[in-house]
Amino acid sequence: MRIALKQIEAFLAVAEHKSFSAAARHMGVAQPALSIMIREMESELGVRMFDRTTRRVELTQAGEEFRASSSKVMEDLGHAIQNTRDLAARKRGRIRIAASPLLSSAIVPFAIAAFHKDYPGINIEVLDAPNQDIREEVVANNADCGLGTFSAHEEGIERTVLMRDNLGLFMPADHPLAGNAFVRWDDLPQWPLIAMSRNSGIRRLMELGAEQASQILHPKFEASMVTTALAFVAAGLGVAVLPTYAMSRADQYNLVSRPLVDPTVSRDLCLIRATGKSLSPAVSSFITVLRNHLQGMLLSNDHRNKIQDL
Amino acid sequence: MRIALKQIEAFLAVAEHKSFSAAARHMGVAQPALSIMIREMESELGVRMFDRTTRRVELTQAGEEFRASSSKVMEDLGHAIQNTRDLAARKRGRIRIAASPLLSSAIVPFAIAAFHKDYPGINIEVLDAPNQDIREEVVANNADCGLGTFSAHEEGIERTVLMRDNLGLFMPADHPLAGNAFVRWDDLPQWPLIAMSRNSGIRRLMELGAEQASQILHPKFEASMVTTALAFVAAGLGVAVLPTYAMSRADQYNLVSRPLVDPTVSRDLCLIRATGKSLSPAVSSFITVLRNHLQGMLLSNDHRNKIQDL
DNA sequence: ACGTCTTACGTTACACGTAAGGATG
DNA sequence: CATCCTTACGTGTAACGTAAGACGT
Repeated sequence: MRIALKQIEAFLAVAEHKSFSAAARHMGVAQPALSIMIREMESELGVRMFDRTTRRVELTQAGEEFRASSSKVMEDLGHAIQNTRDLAARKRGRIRIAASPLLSSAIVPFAIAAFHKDYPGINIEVLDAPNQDIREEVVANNADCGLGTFSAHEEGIERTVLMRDNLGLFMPADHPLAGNAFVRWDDLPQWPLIAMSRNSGIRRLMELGAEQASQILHPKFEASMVTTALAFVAAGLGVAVLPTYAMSRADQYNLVSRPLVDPTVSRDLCLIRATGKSLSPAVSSFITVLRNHLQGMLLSNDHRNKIQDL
Repeated sequence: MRIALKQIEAFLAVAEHKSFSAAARHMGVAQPALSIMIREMESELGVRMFDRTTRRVELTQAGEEFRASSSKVMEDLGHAIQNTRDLAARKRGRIRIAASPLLSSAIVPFAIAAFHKDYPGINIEVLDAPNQDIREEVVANNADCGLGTFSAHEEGIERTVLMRDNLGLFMPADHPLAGNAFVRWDDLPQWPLIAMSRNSGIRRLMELGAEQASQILHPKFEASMVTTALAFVAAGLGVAVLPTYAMSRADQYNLVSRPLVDPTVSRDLCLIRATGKSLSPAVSSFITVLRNHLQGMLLSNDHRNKIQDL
């Protein structure tokens, strides 16, 4: 294919203007340049495209045929390019996010709402999966990125820390401990405890904190999903140790959370993507929005805590 | 559109081979050249097309989309180019010839038959029109070219002489004059004459010849079409003065023709085309075939005459 | 004689190849 | 360590603009 797009554009411009000079002006090149482009194209195709005298420029049969097909081709190509540029400009696109059920319900929907306001053309799919499945969903390319807690060097993924989140104690608003700005691990044994099930990362963190505070905890109930645990707390069955971002689900139950200190146990909320895979424009914008959203959430939590401190 | 076809080809090659090196070999360029083409294309479109490590090259979402549409575009363009090349190579095309009824029946069909053997893909349409309409059919672009007798500078057309043809006398094979190799205008008055109608070019030529021989002719019958005149001759109603190429229609009636001399009256069989309009490849090939065919016809006529001279 | 396409020529820019650098598995 | 992509650099080509020529109206 020894024909360049410029030549085809030149050809179409001449065909449209029925004049080399006018087409040259239209294309912003000198008129002899156009003559040459057309000539080379004709010699390449072996047919004269225009019957030209100094007074008239008209398409030949071959030119007419080529104009019909090539103008359609140029149009299609224009669309293809525009579509791709739209992807780049976030006017269009698709994001598939894998996240744990808690994140999917507590954080992602609000981030999506904020994102959708800025980028209404972008389609978002949330794949809510058990925490341990998120990595493999991302590696298997069932999701463009994953949200959760991941250690620094897991296989096949690259990790970016979005936010550091601490464990807190969740309890009914009228619970005695709710009067304090902080809760110490030492306070826990006095109260019936609702824990996550043993294979959960939250459970492991909780036990880590308890161990560091030299406490041995005896959960009275276990739940495998955070919402279940929250419902138990709401029912007055006990208190629960959970990541503070679960607060956004706890509001509706009239629960409060207080930071657990001595020690403060934190986990990193991370974004992961498949190794070597670049973020699509849409995804990278989404992450920015998500970061802002998380930051705002932390601030408002702090704010709320501060007010209650007074 | 600042993207070149080469870039799209490069892109498709990389997408296909999943390797810059392999694609570069395939395209016959050095591998860094490809890197640059892809890079510029990506910066032009604003999106990364490939996720590439040194070990893997894979399409991004945007790349996948662009591949789908651009490969289709390239295919279409390839077809458009091939179609145009086919026109140039006479594998395809269309010829519209305007010719008088006599030419359309006496000469064109045989020329077409010969042409069709060499260029089976070309579609030919014959527009048989009265001699005086042929010019305007060509000017109005209802025909690509016209065959007939035209004076040197008629409006809107360019003329090329294909063959010089003489008037001859047509008579039954057993006619007394058939014994001679030539017939003189002086011989005519002795025989009942079948003439073309007064508005015909042949009639005017006939009267020109008669005048030059100081004869006044009194046609016994008049016909407006040559085939009619030939039928009259065949019926023994007289002799007719006609262009010698009418012989190809006269054979079937068992007629003969003899050149009319003293003077020899000739007319040019011409090809015309609209001024400034180039001949399409197919038409120019057809004219070559037609020329050869006419030459062959003249030779065989001469040959026949010579044999009869012996 | 004017406007328009073509040819000729010189300059500039850019495309490409070679060679070195860096990353990945 | 081998392979593959990227960066850097120099050279040659070819694309373009200017100016002169040819052509038709």
